[in-house]
Amino acid sequence: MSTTASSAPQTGSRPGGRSARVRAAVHRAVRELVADEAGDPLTIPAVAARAGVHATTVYRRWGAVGELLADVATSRFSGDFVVPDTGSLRGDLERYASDLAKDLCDPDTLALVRATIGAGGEQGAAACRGERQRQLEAILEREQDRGEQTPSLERTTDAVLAPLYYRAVFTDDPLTPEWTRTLVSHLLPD
Amino acid sequence: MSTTASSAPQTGSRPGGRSARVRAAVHRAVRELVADEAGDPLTIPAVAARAGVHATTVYRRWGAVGELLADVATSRFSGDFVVPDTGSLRGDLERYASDLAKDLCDPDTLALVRATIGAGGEQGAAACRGERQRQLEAILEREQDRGEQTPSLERTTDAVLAPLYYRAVFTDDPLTPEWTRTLVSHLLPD
DNA sequence: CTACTAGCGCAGTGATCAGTGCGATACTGG
DNA sequence: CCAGTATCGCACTGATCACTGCGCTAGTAG
Repeated sequence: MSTTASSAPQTGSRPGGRSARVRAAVHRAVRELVADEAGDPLTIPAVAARAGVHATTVYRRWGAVGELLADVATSRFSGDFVVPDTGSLRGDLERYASDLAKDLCDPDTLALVRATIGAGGEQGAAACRGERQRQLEAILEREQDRGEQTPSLERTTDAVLAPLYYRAVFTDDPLTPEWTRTLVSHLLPD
Repeated sequence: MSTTASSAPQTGSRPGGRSARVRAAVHRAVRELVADEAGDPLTIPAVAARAGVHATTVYRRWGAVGELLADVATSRFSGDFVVPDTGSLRGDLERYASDLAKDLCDPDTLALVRATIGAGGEQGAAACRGERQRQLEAILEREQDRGEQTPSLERTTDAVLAPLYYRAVFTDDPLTPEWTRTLVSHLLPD
């Protein structure tokens, strides 16, 4: 930890290395195979073949399909999602809900969520909502730091997060922007 | 419809027959294996062996694991669930939510839901909510027939059904009776 | 530049799974 | 009681999967 890398050069996993390259290829293969929705339960050899990687590698690094899916879901739902900051709680929540809805609308993402829940069980399900819950908490806390009253995290989850996930995963109804805005309106009746 | 059987003797599937017996055994085997939560993706031979039935039979009647799970989920979420009728909408909804919460609390049922979603995709997810949506609709319609104003089905689903399913499937938080009642209270603020 | 470590590819094994004719058995109506 | 039919059990084959030593190559530190 001296010149180039800022932290954690302890292992051989540096961005750009071979390890990271394989990881990215495998992740992409999982997303593609899950999106293809053939019905078959996503086997390790299939993932390896699609990624241009030997099955041995996948077995060693991830072990089982459940952990692999949980890993993919975690990295999928962690990055590239900024906490909105519009200045008001209503604006933040509407933006947040809209972004989440747009995300869950994607059939590939939805298939990933379903597969992860099925194979990863408790751990997989947690990976799918993962960062989203903390982002919601951050929005509420920032509003509270402004000195404003906010609904509890539990109530906000029930009113916004839960309907979004439920409608996306359990039904085939579309997540329209009007409906998404309605969720926030019912939570903040002002 | 004369003495014993009431209806539908058209095919060989009569209650008590061999066909129904096999069906029940396979269904029970699926529920048990899914509940065991070993992580393995529930194969047909495993189900057949557990049910004391030959794998051929399962292959012929259901074909794939997804359809089998969907069938089990459908029959699991269809029967033995009466629409409550307490006289008031609030009472009906609280009773309905409480029953549903108690049902989703069962780890075996929860595992079945997760597995069905993972393997059955769109169809499997629909089987899991199946009858519940219609029961909710029935409650609302009855209240409307009494001449009372009710929230829309969509709004009720978002406020009651969605949080129940979301919390059960995606989190490990308990579905306590107090929290369940809170859902109805927020929908009917009166 | 050189030694070191970690990760990957290769080949192969035992086990399990999906799927298919065939005969036997249990229910059906006459 | 007797034919007819649908369903189930059995034995089997091809294919796939999970998993394991061994050698090689890419990155790392001195």
